[in-house]
Amino acid sequence: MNYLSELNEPQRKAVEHTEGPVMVLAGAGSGKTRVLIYRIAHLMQKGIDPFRILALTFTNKAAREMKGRIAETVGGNEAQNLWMGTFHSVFAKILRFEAEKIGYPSSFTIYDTDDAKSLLKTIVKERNLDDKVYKPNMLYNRISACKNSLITAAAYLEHSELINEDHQSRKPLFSEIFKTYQARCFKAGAMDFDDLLLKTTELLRDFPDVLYKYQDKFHYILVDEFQDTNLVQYLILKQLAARFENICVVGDDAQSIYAFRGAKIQNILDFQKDYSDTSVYKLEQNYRSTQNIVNAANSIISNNREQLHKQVWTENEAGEKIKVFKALTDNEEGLTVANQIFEIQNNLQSKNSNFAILYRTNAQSRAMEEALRKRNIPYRVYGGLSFYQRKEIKDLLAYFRLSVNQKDEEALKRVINYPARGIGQTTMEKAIVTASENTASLWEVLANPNNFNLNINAGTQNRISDFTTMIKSFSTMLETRNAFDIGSHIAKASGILKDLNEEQSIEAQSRVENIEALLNAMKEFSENHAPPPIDLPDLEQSKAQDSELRTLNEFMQDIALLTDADKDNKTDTDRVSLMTIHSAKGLEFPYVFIVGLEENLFPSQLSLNTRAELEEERRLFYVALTRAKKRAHLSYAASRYRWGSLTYPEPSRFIEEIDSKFLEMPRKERAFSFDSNRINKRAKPKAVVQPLRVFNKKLVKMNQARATGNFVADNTDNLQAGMQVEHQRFGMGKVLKLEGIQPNQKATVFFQGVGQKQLLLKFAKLKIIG
DNA sequence: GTGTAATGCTATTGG
DNA sequence: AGCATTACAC
Repeated sequence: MNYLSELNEPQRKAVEHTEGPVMVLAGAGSGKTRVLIYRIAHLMQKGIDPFRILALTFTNKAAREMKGRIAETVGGNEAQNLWMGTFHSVFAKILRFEAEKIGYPSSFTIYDTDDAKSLLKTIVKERNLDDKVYKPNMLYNRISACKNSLITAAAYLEHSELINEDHQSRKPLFSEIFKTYQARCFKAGAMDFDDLLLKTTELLRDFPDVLYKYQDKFHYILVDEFQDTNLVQYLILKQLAARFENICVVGDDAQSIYAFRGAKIQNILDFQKDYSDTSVYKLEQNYRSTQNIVNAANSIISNNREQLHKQVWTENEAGEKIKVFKALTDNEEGLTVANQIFEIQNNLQSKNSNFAILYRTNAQSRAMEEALRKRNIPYRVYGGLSFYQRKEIKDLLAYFRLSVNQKDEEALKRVINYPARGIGQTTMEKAIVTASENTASLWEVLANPNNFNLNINAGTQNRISDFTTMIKSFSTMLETRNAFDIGSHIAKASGILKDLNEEQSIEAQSRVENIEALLNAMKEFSENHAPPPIDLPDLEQSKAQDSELRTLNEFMQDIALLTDADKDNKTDTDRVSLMTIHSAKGLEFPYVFIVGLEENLFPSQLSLNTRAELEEERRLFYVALTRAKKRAHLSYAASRYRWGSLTYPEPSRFIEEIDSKFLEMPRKERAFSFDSNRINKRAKPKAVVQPLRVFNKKLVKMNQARATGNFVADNTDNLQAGMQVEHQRFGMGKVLKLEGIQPNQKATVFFQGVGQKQLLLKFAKLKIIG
């Protein structure tokens, strides 16, 4: 039980209080993950069967890592049997087990956002509605919001208030579209992301025996990042926990950043109401960051009205002040960040992986990437277009999906004429009309043209039957061949590889490589008999799938809910991380650069309408800042390209909200000479003259002060081994070795009392003494 | 039906 | 700026 000694008082209480409802309010960096891990380990050491513990995490990767750490703590391989994963993946598994009860095939398809929007678009088109009024994006978001608040299509029709609202906003047919969308998903044997949760509550509500089974199964339930759960998720928890009420939720209201997709901080308050005997433990000691960072973060969040009382503090060192930088342009901002990373690496010999660049929107990554490339700093961009969203991958996956589930209409439409095989728009329109007239699925019409009088010429008829025969042949292989065999067969037989190979472009080449990467993953999957990331321990022996064969079906289920964040990068780990703040949740880095701190970008223009939205942006900033362990850097640009044109943003209000005693205010970072020409050309004088906020005047002064006391470096072009040099920080030293060529020439220098250092000449500012 | 060029449109955050 | 749709020639 030595792990208990590694915990502070409230942490230990939260771990040991295993029975009954518990809520842990955990400030940023307060050892929340540690509590979860030790709590589960503690349960297991008390003899609780891991099969009876359900732990819901925010990402699958988090689940995998936690399992690993629990396994280390308790030893043996029992930790494998824990039920651990995201809401979506855990309940997708359960839904597959129980699918027949709600009329779905157990191999139902999961529609991603693109599939869902494409279906909505089709529906709007089919009904001849105005697609300016009924935009797929808006429809999807509204449907999603409904489902998250437990309003089904049927319930919507009964909801006169909502119907009225739609009439007012001139979208009277929304409810109809919603209903049709739902029906079409059902017909296609598909669920969207929100359905996975909604159908779970319905399953538990309508089938008492099923509810009982899972209540009895999960004696202990733990939920991480509780502040980011939505109503449906909370309902599922309540249903499952109703029997034993051993439910422990962990979260931080100050870090709630997903209200935009239905998360409710309200859940934290409701929890205490719903379980009146809840024990609340507050973790307020921060172990992650310096005092400066913790205090600065506190001073930001104090601007929010909506918050639970919590005082985060730390015993860590005071640390350096938060550095604020102003750049002239977005590109210069990138260069500044890259230079500073280089400088810190050079001075402190720090690894790339110790750095993170965080931004509000994915579009901001480009300027950063370009700058890092110029400096030869390896980096990795998280999020954005993930691997599984690339066109060629989606195409191949669509063939897989269609082979597994021929009713999957989105997959069918995607691949029936890719690669081009002469089945065009006209033909498809005919088939779609015929299908809806006969209430048949699109596939049925295409596969049995004789049963429907499709008015199509013989040539087209043949091409269609070639296609359906091919898909059927893929289907017959599903039971007998492993995922990799079928996968590589389909890649060839479908003509995708041929199509890409014929195109002699670099892009096509990289697409082929991506397909190869997918096939490699499938190969690994097929040969690997170890359990998948989220195990589904056998509920009933009869359902055990202990066959040796790893099927395509299983592979598809495995990857359907994977995201970029779930991939572990085994090989090249030493890279600077680039990601949105949202995806940085739960992570920490010694050096954090938060970029683009400008009004209308961060906070986002779209979040300025209500206090609630602005406060969410502020929490987002709080999350960003609290990722940093040692040093945080903030930056903004005086001009930025957005939507193809130049804008002149003002610095973000968030900078001013931080108590200035924690900040080191901006100095004008000069871009390095080889870039300044280009920058000046692009950023027209206007950008510089643009009036900025008051505090920028201060920075001009600071600049001047700085300039006068500056250390003047020599030109080091003639530097040679053996020379005596002086460094601003390390003092006198002797050059031992010179490597590389300018501008990336590196020197190994021995400094008295400091030791040997590797320095990049362009940053090290060495003075030649003799 | 297919491929390319021109035009038009629309912009967060993500499972 | 980048993408998706449309217009047009083959």
